[in-house]
Amino acid sequence: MLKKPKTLEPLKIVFMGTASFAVPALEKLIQHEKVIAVYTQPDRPRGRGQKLDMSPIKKIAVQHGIACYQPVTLTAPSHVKALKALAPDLMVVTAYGLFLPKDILDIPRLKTLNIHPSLLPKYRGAAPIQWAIIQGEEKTGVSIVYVTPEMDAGDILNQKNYAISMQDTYETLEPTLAELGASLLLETIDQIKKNKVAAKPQDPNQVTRAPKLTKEMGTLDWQAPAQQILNLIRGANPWPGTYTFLKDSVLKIHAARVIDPSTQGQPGKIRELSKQGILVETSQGLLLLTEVQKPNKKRIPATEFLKGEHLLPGQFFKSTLKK
RNA sequence: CGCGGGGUGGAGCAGCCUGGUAGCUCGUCAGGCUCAUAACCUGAAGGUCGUAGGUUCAAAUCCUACCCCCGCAA
Repeated sequence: MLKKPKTLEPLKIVFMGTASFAVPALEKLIQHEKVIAVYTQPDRPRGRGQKLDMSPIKKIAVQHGIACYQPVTLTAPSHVKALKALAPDLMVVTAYGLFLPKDILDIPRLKTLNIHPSLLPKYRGAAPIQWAIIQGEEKTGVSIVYVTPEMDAGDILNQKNYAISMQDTYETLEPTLAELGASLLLETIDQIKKNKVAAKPQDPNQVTRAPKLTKEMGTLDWQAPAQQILNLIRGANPWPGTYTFLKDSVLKIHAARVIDPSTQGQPGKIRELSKQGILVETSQGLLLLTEVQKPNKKRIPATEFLKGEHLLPGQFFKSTLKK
């Protein structure tokens, strides 16, 4: 555990977050600073049965006995007033999902920080982790920025790189970057306390966007190179997932790897069925599907799938349902 | 009352609609072939067809109730 000099008192912090990405940050803040209140999105129907359930952030707040507020929107004057009354030194917001008006942002003495899982100004928006993988980036990272009314556009206080490996998927990258971001946040807060921060504006020419993914994006295009298809599979996993069509049914692809990047084949053609999985031809390279899922079924290794399915080499995966 | 799928030897599935022999691919075991093998050949073991009841000469299959599992919903 890091030891703080006695002169640096814990800051009074208001934390705003909803998704699991925000969890490590909140936990670290509770450990090292004084979290006086938590804002998170209202309890929503979740899961099978659509039962009302709280966000992972609320669970932690409850567990630590921290006051938890769940407004539907923060634009109402009453919320501004309530937040002012808390008199926070600093606000931290990450993976919250609500717009923060300027009135709110101006409340804390030391302003409002955001942890964003990309190397800003690249990948501003809701799905930066996914897009970095989909675009085939070799590295991404986390940024600590000031929150401004324009989304993810504030000055950068700190950044940390992370090298994306071919094994990384959204599922593996998200918790990694969450941890990385939480550590960097603490470092940054430390620097703020010591008055040693130097915020740099973002270069407007470098801005790229990372909008929310949609279900339609999950359809695999076998005309694309194998590597590019794989990037989509990795980045869109587990949501929205990637789909392809076989005969008249849908097949979700969870995991794959590129076998021979140079072989040119007939896009979508099943070349070989083996103990490794399903080997598919693309316009450039061969893709070995290793984990799949039929509708209403759970995900299973491709080899298990083949035991029940009886595919033949020469059949085609399609990018649409029409015959 | 959110929508939907399913429980069949160890695994993944078919069979159910149109009741009447327990099927397929794989795994396991034994033997064979082979320099060798996750390959190939031969043979074998292994199933109260989720549970309880009902209909029937006869139920995996039709009816009723219950239990359990899973998928979609962001």
